[in-house]
Amino acid sequence: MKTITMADVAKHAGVSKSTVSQFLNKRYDYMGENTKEKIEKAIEKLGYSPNIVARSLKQKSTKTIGVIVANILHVFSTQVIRAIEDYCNESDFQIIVCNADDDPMKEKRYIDMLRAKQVDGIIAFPTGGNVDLYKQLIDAKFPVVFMDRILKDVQIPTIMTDNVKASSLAVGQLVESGYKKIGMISPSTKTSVTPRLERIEGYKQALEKNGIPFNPNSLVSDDLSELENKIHDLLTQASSPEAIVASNDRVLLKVLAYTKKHHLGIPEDIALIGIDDVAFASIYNPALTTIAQPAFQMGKKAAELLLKLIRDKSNEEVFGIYRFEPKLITRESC
Amino acid sequence: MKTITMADVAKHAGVSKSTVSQFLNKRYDYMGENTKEKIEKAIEKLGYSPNIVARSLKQKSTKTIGVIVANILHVFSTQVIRAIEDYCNESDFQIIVCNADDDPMKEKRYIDMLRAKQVDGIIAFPTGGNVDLYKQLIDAKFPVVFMDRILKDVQIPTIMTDNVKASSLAVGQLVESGYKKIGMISPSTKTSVTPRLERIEGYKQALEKNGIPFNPNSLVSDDLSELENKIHDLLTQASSPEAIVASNDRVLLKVLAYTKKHHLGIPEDIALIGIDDVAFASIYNPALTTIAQPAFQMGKKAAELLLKLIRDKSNEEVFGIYRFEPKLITRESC
DNA sequence: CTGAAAGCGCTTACAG
DNA sequence: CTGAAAGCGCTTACAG
Repeated sequence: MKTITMADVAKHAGVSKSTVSQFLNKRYDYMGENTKEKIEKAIEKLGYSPNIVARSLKQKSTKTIGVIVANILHVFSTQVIRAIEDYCNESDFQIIVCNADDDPMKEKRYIDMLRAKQVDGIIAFPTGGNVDLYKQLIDAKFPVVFMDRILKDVQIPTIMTDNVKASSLAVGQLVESGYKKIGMISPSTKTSVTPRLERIEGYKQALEKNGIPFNPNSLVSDDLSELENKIHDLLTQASSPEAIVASNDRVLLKVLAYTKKHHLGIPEDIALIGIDDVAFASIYNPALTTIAQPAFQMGKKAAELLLKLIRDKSNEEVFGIYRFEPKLITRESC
Repeated sequence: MKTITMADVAKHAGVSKSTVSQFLNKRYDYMGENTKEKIEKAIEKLGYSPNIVARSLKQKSTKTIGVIVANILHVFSTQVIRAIEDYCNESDFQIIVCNADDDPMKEKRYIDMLRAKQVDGIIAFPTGGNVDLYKQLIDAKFPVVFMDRILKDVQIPTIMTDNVKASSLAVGQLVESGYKKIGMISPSTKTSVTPRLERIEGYKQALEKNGIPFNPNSLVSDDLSELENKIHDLLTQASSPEAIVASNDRVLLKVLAYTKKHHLGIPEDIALIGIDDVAFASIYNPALTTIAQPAFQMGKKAAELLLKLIRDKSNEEVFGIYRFEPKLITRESC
């Protein structure tokens, strides 16, 4: 089972390796028709396919990028990955997928490994725990694009949903439906994941803009496992909200588990709007009004920026925060 | 921004490249303490990290595997990928993810590319359109494991849900709840995707086993886009089913869209059970009884088998079809 | 228009 | 215990 190399093709075609290489790289400028044909036939005959590892070593480009997400099981990440893969595919790039699980150690290991494997660039949902490492990457002019998390003081282009807008759309819709007592439920902000912070901030701003005073008792934010109790407290307190913004898909699930368990009618007992357009939104009873993030556009943009950086590492003007507009999808839950 | 190579480390430490290489590969057997320290310090000082591409070229192993799914957006695929990634991570392997979209051309391109990139093996949800290619891979003793699709005449280890059992659990549960007129809704079988076929087969067998004659009018199978009409026909015909088995998550969504649109009560008007334990099953109104596939175990097994094959290519006894037991999760929809 | 030669950054069998 | 040398399979500047 000897593997066929370029040398074999060259010998078979009666030319040199250089010429075969030129042929493969389509530098036909000065190549005789006759030579081309001989090489073509030899390749065909031997079933030759070039070893990209060898090429990569020489060319210092692997046509591979790393994608580090928190968890591929999150729908948003999956959509982003799919968009990245599609875009890369067109440019003959491939992606190595890594789950950092919001663990900076794991993230660091992956980054080191990806660099050792000579990937041409990385798209990451950064944990926030490796600022120094990312700074080193910048210094080394290594192409990186961030997704969904802003790291202060790190000059890396970042793709974000306009989260303030997302909350403002949600609150706006609720206000329009006549609700004044509006609560928000968010995952824990202990780890300062940007979207959570921004959505809370956007919620506060939107209340104010609508002339509703912010009531700290109407905002709950905790680990998912604590949420059931917190939701209970929220909804059974003296002046409890009539309407709720679920800050993402996972808290929406918690809220729905709660309303189901306690036989709360939506929207009669409690109106509801969720950020993230979950797959079951339109078939739920009642159908759920949601705010959709343009995950595919965002993934595509990330890939676009990264490939641009890979082609031209000194492309300074690429830096910045790219905001994408979320979209309100009105259904029946508020 | 010159990159640091082994030669730099060697010079800095005052030893030869060979010695540095030995050090990196932890072949300390005969290495002087003093030498070790010098090398360690040089690596530290220079911030050296080995180029795995170069190593791969020499060692003919990239510690990378390809994973070809139909579509990473499918929940089952995502779970399988996650399990594979976790397992690979422990062995310092990484995965390149590809979406073949059930397109044999795309699948072929990916396989060629992955091989050119010298991945050590491939886990694929095969389209079925590249039997010859897969046979070539077998001949070349290239490690491959299949997931979720059986290809006749191709001797490649294959990980499968026991789909006949899945249907039998579904039908059994329905019978136990007192239903006799049991329909099944499946995606199109035009492309002979194994699980669809097996689930239909299992449905027929289970009916028989329960003494219920199979009625061809109770089985619909078509493209998702046609399903709404087909469901309508199914449920409005003379002797329409009282209970339905949704053959996977995507048809379940179609069925729920239909019942919602037509205000059909579940289970009063129509009882329902779905294969695939969708994320919203427990919070739906009513909570949905489902059959769960052990996706994570299956992904793990696939990775396990593939790495075994990679380590020992002549490992013949690995071939076979590995069946995993689905699980009934009883809730409120039937 | 084509080929010989050097080199990408490692590993490894062998010599000493 | 350590080093010189060959080689993995390509690409590319240069010579002719």
